[in-house]
Amino acid sequence: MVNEQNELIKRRFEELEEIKKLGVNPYPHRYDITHKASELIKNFTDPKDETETEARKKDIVSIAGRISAIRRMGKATFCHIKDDTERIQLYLKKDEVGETPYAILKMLDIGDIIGVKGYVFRTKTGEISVHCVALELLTKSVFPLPVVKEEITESGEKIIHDAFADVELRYRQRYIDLIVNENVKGTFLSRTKIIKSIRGTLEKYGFLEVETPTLQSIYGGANARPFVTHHNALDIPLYLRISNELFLKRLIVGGFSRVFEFVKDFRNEGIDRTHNPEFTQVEWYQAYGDYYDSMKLFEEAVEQACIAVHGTTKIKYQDVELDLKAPWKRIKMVDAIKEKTGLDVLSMKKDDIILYMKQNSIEFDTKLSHSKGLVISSLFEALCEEDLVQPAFVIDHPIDTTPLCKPLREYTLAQLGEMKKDPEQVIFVERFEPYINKWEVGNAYTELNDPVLQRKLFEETHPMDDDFIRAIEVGMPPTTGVGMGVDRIVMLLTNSVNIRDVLLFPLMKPLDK
RNA sequence: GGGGAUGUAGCUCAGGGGUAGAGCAACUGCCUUUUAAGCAGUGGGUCGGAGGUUCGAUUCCUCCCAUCCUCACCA
Repeated sequence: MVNEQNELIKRRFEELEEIKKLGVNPYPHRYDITHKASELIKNFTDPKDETETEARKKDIVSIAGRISAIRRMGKATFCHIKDDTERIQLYLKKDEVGETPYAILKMLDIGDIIGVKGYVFRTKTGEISVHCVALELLTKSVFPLPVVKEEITESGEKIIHDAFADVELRYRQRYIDLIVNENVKGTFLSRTKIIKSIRGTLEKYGFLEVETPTLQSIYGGANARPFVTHHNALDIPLYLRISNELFLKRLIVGGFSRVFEFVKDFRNEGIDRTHNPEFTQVEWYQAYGDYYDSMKLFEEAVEQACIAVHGTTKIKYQDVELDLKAPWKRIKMVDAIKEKTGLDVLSMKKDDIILYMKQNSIEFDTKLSHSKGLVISSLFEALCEEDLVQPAFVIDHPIDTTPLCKPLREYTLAQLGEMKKDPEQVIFVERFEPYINKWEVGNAYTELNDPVLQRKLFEETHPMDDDFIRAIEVGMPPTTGVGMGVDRIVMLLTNSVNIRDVLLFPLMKPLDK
């Protein structure tokens, strides 16, 4: 790490003092800008003749940005500045900007923020630039940035030299990463576009954006370990939400028919390429709809988000070509298993499925062996996920996989009663999981609204939430709900390999000494 | 948590049991259309941290820390 002893930093603090001695405030309050760099470059046309060239000199523009490169040539200086659009070259001559500004210019460094006034012209070597007549220091930078050089070849190709590439430093000092690595900003612009597009799709269908608690005294709605915190005044433990599902359903009970919320969820589990302890989901709930409605909306939301970023539904993720065009394939979990293995797990005994897995050395958690449904879903995960590259909805999971989903509509009440008694029978529920590039990118149900069954399933596998049960007892209309993993969608649409590349500030271990 | 890799100047990297190297950046000088500007010169390091082996460790060994990859856990 850099400390204040660092020679480069010490030098910059000295320069700061010299600038002050010249009577210049290195941190002024504001600056008037007339243009962005991209506008100046886009709007420039070459003058026809000498008279026009002269006339152009009266069109004074004003622009500000951070110095990204500087080339001093004695009494003239070229530098590049970057604003939030692009980089543009500045040409500064001592006899035009004045003595004091030029003295300051001599002390400027890469990273300093300046404002200039001048006219746009094209240099001998062809680069559109600003010929400056005034220079003002807007912010002195005292912490040196990595020096990244851009070379533009004759073919117009851009080569980056000495890129700031240390992954750890990039995440820990994201502000530097954003300044210096151009594509990083692009990823986060895309992220914003994607979220905006998804929001637009939901609003188009009349969904209302709402906010529910992050701090919850009972956590639920997903199967995950929570972060625990403490409220001092009330002296009670509180949990950071692992999901907002149970609150959004309360709102459906309350009479909102379509709601959605983008939320940070917090799950106290391992960190890897696709998992960060806090991550973003969008969940939406639609009264009077079922999971077929949700599938349609899900595929449309992703398709539209893709178009918003790429203008097409065809993308390339790493080496894989993906087409996100709706409609996506739908496949029942048991059919996926049959396609892959030829096994009809419904007619097989539970122990025979387990035997099959052992014989084929398929990893299996024996803690799950009490439930035929969990055995089937383990088999699916072990064998079938790897084939789910193009977008697909896997539908109809065993009931043991979730306590919040309604059994298939084809079962009669009498049948359900019988099936529950027989451990070789598996009840399936109206659930779907969308897969893209082998990743689960969401989870959705025809929501369970039978309060008796809901209470029973909570007793078996979920922290009891009496208030939620009461809401279901008050009566929730037939409803479908969806959770979409926003970070993974962003990863796919920005060709990012690690979830940290799509989070501005991913969790890093602190570097305390 | 297991396995593998990495950690050397502000940045990108090379090196290797005997007082540390390059390019860029910095500093001094020259240079008023340069562009990875150029030319000449100068400075800059607890070689991730702590122990150990050794006459001597940045190099070899052990442990620790951080990051990446991978497996496991986990939606």
